[in-house]
Amino acid sequence: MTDATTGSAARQPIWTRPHRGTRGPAPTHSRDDIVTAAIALADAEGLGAVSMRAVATALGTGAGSLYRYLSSRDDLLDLMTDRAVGELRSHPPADGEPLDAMLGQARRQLALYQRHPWLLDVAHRTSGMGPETLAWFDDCLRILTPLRCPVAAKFEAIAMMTGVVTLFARNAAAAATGLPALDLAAYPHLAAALAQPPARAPRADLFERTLRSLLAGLLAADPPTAT
Amino acid sequence: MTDATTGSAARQPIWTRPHRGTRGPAPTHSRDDIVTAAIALADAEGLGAVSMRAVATALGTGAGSLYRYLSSRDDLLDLMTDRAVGELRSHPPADGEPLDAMLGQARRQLALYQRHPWLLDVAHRTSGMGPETLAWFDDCLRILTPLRCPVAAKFEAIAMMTGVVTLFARNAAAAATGLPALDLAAYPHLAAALAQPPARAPRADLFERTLRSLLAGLLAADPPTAT
DNA sequence: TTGAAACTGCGAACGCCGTTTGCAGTTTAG
DNA sequence: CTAAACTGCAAACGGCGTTCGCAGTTTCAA
Repeated sequence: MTDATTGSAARQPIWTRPHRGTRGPAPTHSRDDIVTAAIALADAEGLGAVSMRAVATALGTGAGSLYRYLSSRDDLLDLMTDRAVGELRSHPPADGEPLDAMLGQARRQLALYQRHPWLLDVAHRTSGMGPETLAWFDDCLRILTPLRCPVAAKFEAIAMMTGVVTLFARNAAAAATGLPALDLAAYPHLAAALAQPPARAPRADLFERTLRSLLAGLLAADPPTAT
Repeated sequence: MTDATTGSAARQPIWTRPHRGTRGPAPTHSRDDIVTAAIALADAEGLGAVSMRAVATALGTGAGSLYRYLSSRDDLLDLMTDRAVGELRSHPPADGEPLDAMLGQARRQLALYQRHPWLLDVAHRTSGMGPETLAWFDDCLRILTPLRCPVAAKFEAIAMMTGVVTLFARNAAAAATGLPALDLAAYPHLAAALAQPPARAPRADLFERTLRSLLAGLLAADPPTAT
């Protein structure tokens, strides 16, 4: 009942919960070990392969043993996410024109999603905003410091940028799904569109153009009461 | 083995598979019944409550019996999604300036997501593009017909619009999650931002402004090789 | 020094899930 | 009239996240 990891009171978030007490034998594993193994599994076989049993097996133990280190699978997912986001950290601080710097952030975010596609299956969770995620958010705010517009607008812009990046990442991941195989007769405009030659160039600058116009719109200088 | 719903060959998509054969007794239920019950459950208690057993119980039968009508839970999810998207159908055909009409589409999409929040948990699936979804897509293409820009751009614009709508829906759904409860000392810009007064107005026109700038950017008239 | 308390790993179990299977009964086709 | 194709149903299978109890180990306090 007074167990540090399974305490009875409304459980603290994983970020502030201590790893272990001082009494018993030294633990065989650690949170970091578990997270590393889980991420390796997710990178290799997708998030569906990250079951407690699979992670435990990869570590040479049993599923139940993991609960000495985590209190739930959701905790593990939060830790995995924050660890992955941590990969966005160690860059040269990205200065210059704020919009350009933000576009760099977006590009590195997109690359992260391509390196760890399982992030797309996990990102829509609202629970955990870990230290690395907060650091990334803070860095975005630092970039936007010279802009004189409401803080709320900056928050919105960052959130929207992140969202659009996930959209691009998802579209890239689901590129090769093919079309309906249904009878297209009932959809004249769709049929007409598909009858055209299949597109010249994939418009490689779509990512940049979209984000630039989006951010420019959201971060306009002083919009308080003007229609 | 020659069962119509569990046939051995690579299974057809649910949209083209017949409901039943001609031999046996009249079925007690129907696909539509099941989908209706499942949607009611999802509206009331979220997608997590839509288990085969729960849906079957709501219909007064056993879980296994549902497999006389569907071949998997994914099929059910596809059917639910398409049924919900069908609610976007019966409107007056939304004419006028293409961008305005598209914004109307987006607004109705957003309302749909608020009526059926479980769509957010199901939308990122790539499998099923049902007849209603295709009809909606076709309607968007019809709206965009007067625009002279590559079809690929129209596809991108529709996809991006849908994506941005889901972003807004998600943010609205996850509005009241509160902030970190972590030590903010390590995040100076975030702390400074949060120290400011909490925002005057929530910028109600954010949805419209964002989408309008996005669509205008993606649907520019003739961008093939100009930087 | 001693004994309680707090920890450790572990294996078995619980309840839920999606899905499969076998069976008895019903309707239709030939 | 028989055989095939369907029906509903209950039981079972394997996998999941999670809990629990047990035996062993380490630390702290008396």
